[in-house]
Amino acid sequence: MTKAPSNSTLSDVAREANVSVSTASRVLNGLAEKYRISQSTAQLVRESAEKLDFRPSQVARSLRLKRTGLLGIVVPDLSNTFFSSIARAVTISAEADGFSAILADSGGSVEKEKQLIDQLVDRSVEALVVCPIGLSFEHLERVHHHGTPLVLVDRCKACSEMVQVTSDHIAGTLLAMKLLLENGHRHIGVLQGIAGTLPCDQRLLGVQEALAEVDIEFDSAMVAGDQFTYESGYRSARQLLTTHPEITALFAMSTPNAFGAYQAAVELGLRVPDDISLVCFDDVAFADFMQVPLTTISQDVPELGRLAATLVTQQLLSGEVPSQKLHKLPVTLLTRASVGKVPPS
Amino acid sequence: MTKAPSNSTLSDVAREANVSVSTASRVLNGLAEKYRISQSTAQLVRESAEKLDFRPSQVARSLRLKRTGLLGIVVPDLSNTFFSSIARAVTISAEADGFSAILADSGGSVEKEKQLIDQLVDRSVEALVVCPIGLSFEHLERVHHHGTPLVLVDRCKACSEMVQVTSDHIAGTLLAMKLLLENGHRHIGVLQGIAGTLPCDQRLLGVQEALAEVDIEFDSAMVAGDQFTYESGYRSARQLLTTHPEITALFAMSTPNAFGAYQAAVELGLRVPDDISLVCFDDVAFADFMQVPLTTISQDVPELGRLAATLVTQQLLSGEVPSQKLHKLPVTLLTRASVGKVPPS
DNA sequence: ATGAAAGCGCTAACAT
DNA sequence: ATGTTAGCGCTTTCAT
Repeated sequence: MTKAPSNSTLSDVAREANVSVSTASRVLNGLAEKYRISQSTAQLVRESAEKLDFRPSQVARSLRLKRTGLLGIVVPDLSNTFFSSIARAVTISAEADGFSAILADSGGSVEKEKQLIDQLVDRSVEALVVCPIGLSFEHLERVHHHGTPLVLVDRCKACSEMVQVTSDHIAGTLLAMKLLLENGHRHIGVLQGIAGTLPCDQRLLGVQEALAEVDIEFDSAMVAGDQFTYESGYRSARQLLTTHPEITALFAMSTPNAFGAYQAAVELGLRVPDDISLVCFDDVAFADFMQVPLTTISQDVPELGRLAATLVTQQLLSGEVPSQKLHKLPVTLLTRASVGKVPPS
Repeated sequence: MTKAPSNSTLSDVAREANVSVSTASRVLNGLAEKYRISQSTAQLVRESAEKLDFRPSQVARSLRLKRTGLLGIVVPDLSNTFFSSIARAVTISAEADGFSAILADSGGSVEKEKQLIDQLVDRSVEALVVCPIGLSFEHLERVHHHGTPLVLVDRCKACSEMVQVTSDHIAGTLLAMKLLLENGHRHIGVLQGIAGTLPCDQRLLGVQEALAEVDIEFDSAMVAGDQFTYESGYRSARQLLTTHPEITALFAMSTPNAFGAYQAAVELGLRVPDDISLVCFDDVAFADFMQVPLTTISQDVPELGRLAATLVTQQLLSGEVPSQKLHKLPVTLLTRASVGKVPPS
C-alpha cells in the first residue's frame, strides 16, 4: 500500500513560495487584495498550494476560529422513515449552509440520548437538532441554557423556552376524528404511542375535543398502547377490540401502530373498513399498493427537518434565539380506503 | 438568555488545583499512577475538574493527537430505506467503537459525492464508508491510495484493490430466476437499475446464466430501465409489457422498480400474479400488508453496514488493509404471492 | 512526583 | 505589501 504522503501544511506552502505563513494564509483565504498583496506574490502562493496539493486542516481552523462548522443530529431510530426523513432534510439543509452533520441514533434510550449529546457538545458542534425521546428534557434545557443553538423536533416539551418544531397534532386529530364521526362512528378506540410525550398527549386532547363537540363522553378505557411500534399497536388493538366489541373505528398514533392494529383485526376476523375503520398519523410509502390503503394524517416530515436546520443556522448567524419558540406545522388528511361507514349493528 | 459560561480549559483546572497543566492532563487521562502522581494531588485535580465542569476540547485533542475519532458516511439517498438502514448500522457500529459519524447525502450525483468526500477528508475523518453512485471510482481510488481506510458498500467496482462489501447478486438472481423458471415462465422481462453499476451488471449476468442453464437464449431487448427508482420501473415495465406481450414475468432490480412495474401492470389491465409474475431485489417493510405481497430477494442490509464499519475500524486499529478485499454477503429468497404459475397462453 | 516548554496547523493583531 | 509572533487547548518530551 502506498503510504499517505503526509499532507502539506500552510508553512510548507509558504516555504515553497518564499513568503511568510501569514501571506500564504491571506492569499489562500481570499484576503489578498484587502491586504494589498502583489499579484505576483498571490499567484505564486496559489501555484505553490496547487503544486503541494495543499488542503487546509479544518481541525486547526476549528481550534483557532472556535468554529467547527459541525451540526449534531440526534434521533431515536434511524430505521424509522419518519426520522431518517428528518435526518436527511437536516443533513441536506445543513450542507447547503456550509455545515457538516454528525448523526447519532439514541435507540430510544434517554440515557443514550444524554450521552450522545454530551459527546456532540464535547466535539464542539455549533448547533444541535434533536428528536428527543420526549419524556425528560433537563439535559436539553441544560444545553439550551449553555447557549448552544438547539432545536427540538417532534416530541417537544410543552411550556418551554426552547425552540421547537412539531406538527399541529390537535388539528390533525380533529380532521381524522371528524371523518370518523361523519361516517357514523361513535365508539372509537385510540392506539396511543408513548404516553406523556407531546404528540401523544396533544392527539389525545384532540380526540377528547372532537368527542366533546358531538357530546360523546370520553372514556379512557378506550385508549391503549405505550409505544409508537407495531407490537404496541398489535397488542393494544387486540385488547381493545376484544374487551370493547362495540368499537367500530380505531385511531392509531403512528403507522406501525396502525399496521399492528390491522394485523390484530385480521386475526380477530374483522375486515377493514367493513367491520372496523382505521386512521393513523404519519403517512406510508406506497400506500396505494396496500391491501387496504390507509387513511392518514400526513405530516410534512422533510419540512420539519428543514425548518429545524434553518432555525438553528439562523440562530448561529444572527446570534439571537428566534423569538418564536414553538413552530407548529400544518398537516393534511389523506383519505383512502381504510375508513368506511359504521357497520349496521 | 444566559450566555455560555465560556467553558473551562485544562489550564483553568490546573490553576484551580495549583498544579501544572501537564499534571492535570496526566491525572485526567488516567496516567496518574504511571507518572506516580500522589493520591492527594490526583484527587485535587479531579475535584477541580469536577468543580469547573471541565470538558476536554476534542478539537484541541484532535489537532494534537492527529486523531479525530470521526468517520464519514456517504450515501446517494438517505430517504431510501436501503441506505438509511446502512447508515444506521454504520453509525451505531462506529459509535460502539468510539467514533462519531458524519453523514452526507450525495443525492445521486457523482460530482456531489466527490465534493462531499473531499470535505470529509478535509475534516480529517479517520475513515470512510461510501455507498457510491457506482459509475466512477477515480476519486475513491485516490482516497484509498492516500491511505485513508475506506470501504465501499453495495455499488462496488469490479477488480479493485479497495475493500468492498456487497451482496451476492448473482446467487440471489439465480434463486429468483429459478423460481420463475420452475413456474414455467419462459419470457422474462428485466427491469434494471443504473446500467454499469456492479449490482446491475451482476444481476444481469445472473439472468443470463439462469437462462443458459435451461437453454433459453438471452435477449437484450427484454431488458429496460436506467434507475433504481419507481419512475424507471414504471416506464420500463410499460414499455416491455406493451412491446413484448409474450412476457409473463418481470424481474425488478429494486423495490421501487417493482412498485413502478406493478402500477404499470395494473394500468395495462394485467393482474399479478395471474397474468404477470413479479420478483424483485431488496425487501419491503410490511410486505404482508400489500395487495400482492412481493416475492423478494432479501439482502441483509444492516449487516452490510455493520461489516463495512467493522472493516474500517479494524483497519484503523491494525494499520493494515484487510487482505480480503471483496466481501459478498448471502441473500435469501422470500417467497410471497407475487409469483405464480405461467398463465395458459 | 511534578513542571516547563514545544508544537499540532492555523489566523490575526501588531509590527514594519 | 509583507513578516513576526502570540495563541487556540491539548499532550508529551525532557528536565529536575
